[in-house]
Amino acid sequence: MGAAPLTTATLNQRNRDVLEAIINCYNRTAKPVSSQTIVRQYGMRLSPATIRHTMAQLGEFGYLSQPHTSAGRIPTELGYRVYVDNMMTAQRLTDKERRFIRQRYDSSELDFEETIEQTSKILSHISHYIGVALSLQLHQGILRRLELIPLDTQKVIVVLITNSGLVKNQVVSTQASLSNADIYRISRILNEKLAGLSLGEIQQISQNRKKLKAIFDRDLSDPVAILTRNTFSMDRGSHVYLDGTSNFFGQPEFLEVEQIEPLFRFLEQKDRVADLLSPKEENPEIQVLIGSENRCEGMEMCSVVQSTFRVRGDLVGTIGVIGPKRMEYSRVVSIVRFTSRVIGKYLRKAL
Amino acid sequence: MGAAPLTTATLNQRNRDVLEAIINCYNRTAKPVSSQTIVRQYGMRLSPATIRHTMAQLGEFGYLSQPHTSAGRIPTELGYRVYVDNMMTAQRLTDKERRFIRQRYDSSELDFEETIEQTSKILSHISHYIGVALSLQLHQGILRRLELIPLDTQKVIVVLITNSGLVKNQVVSTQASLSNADIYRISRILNEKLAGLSLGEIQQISQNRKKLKAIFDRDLSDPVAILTRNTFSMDRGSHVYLDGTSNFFGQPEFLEVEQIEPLFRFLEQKDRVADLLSPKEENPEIQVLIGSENRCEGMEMCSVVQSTFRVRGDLVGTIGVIGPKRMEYSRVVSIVRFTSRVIGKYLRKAL
DNA sequence: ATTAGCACTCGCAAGCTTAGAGTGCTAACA
DNA sequence: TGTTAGCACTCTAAGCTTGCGAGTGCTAAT
Repeated sequence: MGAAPLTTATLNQRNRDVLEAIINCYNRTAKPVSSQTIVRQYGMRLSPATIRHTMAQLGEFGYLSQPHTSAGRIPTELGYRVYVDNMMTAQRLTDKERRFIRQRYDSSELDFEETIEQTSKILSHISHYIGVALSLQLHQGILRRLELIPLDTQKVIVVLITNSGLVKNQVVSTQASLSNADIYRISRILNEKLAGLSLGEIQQISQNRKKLKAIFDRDLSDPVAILTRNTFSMDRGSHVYLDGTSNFFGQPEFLEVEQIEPLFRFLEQKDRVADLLSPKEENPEIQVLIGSENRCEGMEMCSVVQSTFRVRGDLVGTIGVIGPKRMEYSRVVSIVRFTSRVIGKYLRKAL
Repeated sequence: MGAAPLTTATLNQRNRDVLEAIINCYNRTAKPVSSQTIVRQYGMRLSPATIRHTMAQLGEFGYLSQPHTSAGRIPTELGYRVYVDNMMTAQRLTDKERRFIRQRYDSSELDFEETIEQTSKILSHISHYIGVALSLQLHQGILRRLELIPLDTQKVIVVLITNSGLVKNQVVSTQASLSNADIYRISRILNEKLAGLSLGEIQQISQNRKKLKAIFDRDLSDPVAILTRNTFSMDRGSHVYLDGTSNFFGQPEFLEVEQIEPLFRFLEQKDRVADLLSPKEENPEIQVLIGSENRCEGMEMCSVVQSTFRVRGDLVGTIGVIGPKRMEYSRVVSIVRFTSRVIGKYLRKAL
């Protein structure tokens, strides 16, 4: 036989029906599914023996596995993959759900970060899994304008405003004393020279003394260097929000501490979670990663459904849902897709 | 006998020794402590039978309990209380630990919120329990200055600077179109009238139309009303940071999901955690709450050691450590006390 | 006041048994 | 050729018994 074929072309209708039935059933019960159960629950007009035959085939393909020789079947990651890619039917959210989501955004005036945070809460509430949201590093943004507010003789507050409407402030020590006139002048020049560039580009410039001197007057290049370096050197501005982690306590496959511990250890490392959610090169708008497909220690038993979102074309973040591998993919995909559209619109309006 | 006397006056030296020994031992093993263990481990020149007698006394006082009739003893909450209040000896941090803490603050330029967040990480790392930190609501702060940055004709960024050096920005829709001159004028008047007041006071004023009209010129009172209401009405600015939650997975008393679940459910409700940490009236600088003394569902099996911290006299936050009831109180108290002093100094320097 | 001695309690792990759920295979059948 | 009844086999999970060891409380002797 050699390697089992991995396309669904080789699956006949019955194969597909049975696989789907097993996935459905396993999703609800988290227990191995027997041939009898399928016959009973899905009213197939076949005997358990026939189903067993089909199940054996699906097992050979690698779509099903058995916890032990005389047990029912559970879907493998490959099985889920096939289901998600080829068999899953999009599920429209109910009006009630749509209203719920919109209402949660409307109910209070939220700034950029708060909106992202709120999104993680919305996602966890509606999916009953873990809601995650990532606001992307400033690097990605384009500087629209920058304001300097003198705090005292040695300190300045820098307020950055990006094209997508994100506002961020930062207190910087200038080392040298600057008069208000100096600050006004610096501010004017900085805006002139830097507006329209991405924050990443600005960071590069600010670390290059030569370029700085070329762009700015001699006498200002020192304070400007300090100022920009401190403002743009940060790799901050990228935040991860999580909500609904305790939803996992109800899940039968996480009843033992040994199972839930690695997940929680992973989730506590915010930088790793950010990594997981960071948009990849291929960059499909919506992405489903199943079990070990997320190359993250602790996520082996989980799947992620994630989607990037944009404001005025700029990629500004990722939202997603983390659930057990046996999550309701079709429902969750719909939730994430819908929410990512709403948050985009909402941010555009709010900023 | 009636009600057992609750002061340590009634405890003789041996009582105290045995109680301390049991607490020490239980803290390490999380298992009921037997009379034999005490004799062996603490080299008392007494027989187990004698210790049993003492243990029975301590049991009558309510300081010890038994999981079942023929088991060793474990400390009750009351037992811990007596220990913490009267018997615990302050433990100086090692130089290495002190250096570790300072270094964590120095290693990167942190703004206000980031410093608070970093503190929760420091606390969890050094205590091996959960580190928590709360930055207090803006309400408590005194407005030093306020800047308005026009974003477009309908929107303004408000930048607040408090006496303690906290900077916060907020985008506000003004509803009416305002010229730059208008904005400049509003900004001057706002600073004149509001600087020096607490943000709480300003919030009250901004919700009272009469007061507003009395303070501001007729023609400006409308936009000012909208502006201030939107800026100060928020009960935001109060953030909770947690780190080290997965440290609890190692703890033997939390091996079962049933035990760890309520705690995690509690920790996920950030507003409740904020409540737990909010400074109380009595307001001792450092506070130890044991088990059910924190009136929080989910915290029954845990204790909190917390301390407020100040910048230039203003109360700006609380830090603390959440651990199992059998935590090393003396060590943790030292850690929290030291850290709260360091963070205060550090923030003063940094802002 | 201290302690040895002893009977008693209880938790816990090991081993055994049984019930039942589910499979794979085979032979018969449409 | 696809379907199915029948059956032997496998493995789990729950319940039961058993024995061991740890620990106590009490009593009587020191």
